[in-house]
Amino acid sequence: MSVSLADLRTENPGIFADGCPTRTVLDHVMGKWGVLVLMALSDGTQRWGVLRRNVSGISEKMLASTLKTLEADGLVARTAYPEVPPRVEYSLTEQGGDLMSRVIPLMEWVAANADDIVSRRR
Amino acid sequence: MSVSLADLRTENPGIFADGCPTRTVLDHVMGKWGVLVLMALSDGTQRWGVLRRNVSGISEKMLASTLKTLEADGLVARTAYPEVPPRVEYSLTEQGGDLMSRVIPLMEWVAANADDIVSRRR
DNA sequence: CGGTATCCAGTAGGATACTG
DNA sequence: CAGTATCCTACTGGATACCG
Repeated sequence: MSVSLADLRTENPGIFADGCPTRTVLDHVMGKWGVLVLMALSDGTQRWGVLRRNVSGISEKMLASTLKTLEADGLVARTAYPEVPPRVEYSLTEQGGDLMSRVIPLMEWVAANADDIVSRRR
Repeated sequence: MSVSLADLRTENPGIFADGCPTRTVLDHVMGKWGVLVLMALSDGTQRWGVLRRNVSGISEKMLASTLKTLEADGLVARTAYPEVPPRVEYSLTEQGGDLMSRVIPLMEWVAANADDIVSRRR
């Protein structure tokens, strides 16, 4: 059986509190670029250059730092092949994939409702 | 049957592209404070002061601007009672609740995995 | 109580150039 | 190709004070 969020918070008031680990993870995953990079990778393993094109609008700097953060979090795996020219591939780890299985329904909702929401704003 | 994200993106390549409505909504909802305010409200209708305490760490300025954004998005409803002293209550709209039904499973995952992720980082 | 207004600091993040 | 390095700006967001 699944535990509701209200239950979670009641049982553990420290959760989502200022400075707690959940905030850190939230900042990484929900930041401007985190989700977008993870989403791109949920389409499958990709090389740096492809990833950069798929996450439209991201700068090299932000792609690099986002990937480093997500890799340190254990959500993304980096594989470098000792070739010339260099080839580096990024993919979701098992944990990253697990996370994305929760993120994707949310993204589908956003995709379905975004036009409505944005057009209502004035 | 539900449509996969990959299908969504294949059928509509403009989705999640730079500057498109999905990005706007994502920025509002996934921003540093957006989710946290929505989460607090998913515990039920709350007055400004209570909300401020529940979203620990938020400043008055950010609470005000976050609530305005979410209200303009139609995700949060504001009700002011003509009393002295003033009383204002915030709650999720139907659409906001719908959104949160997708966000909550994600938050449960984050709550369950945050310690693991953060402790692995070094 | 429920906000605004103002000021200010830190940093997220963009542009460009360069390298192994 | 896959990044670093450097510089610089803009906005996020905090602190404080004040108002209806």
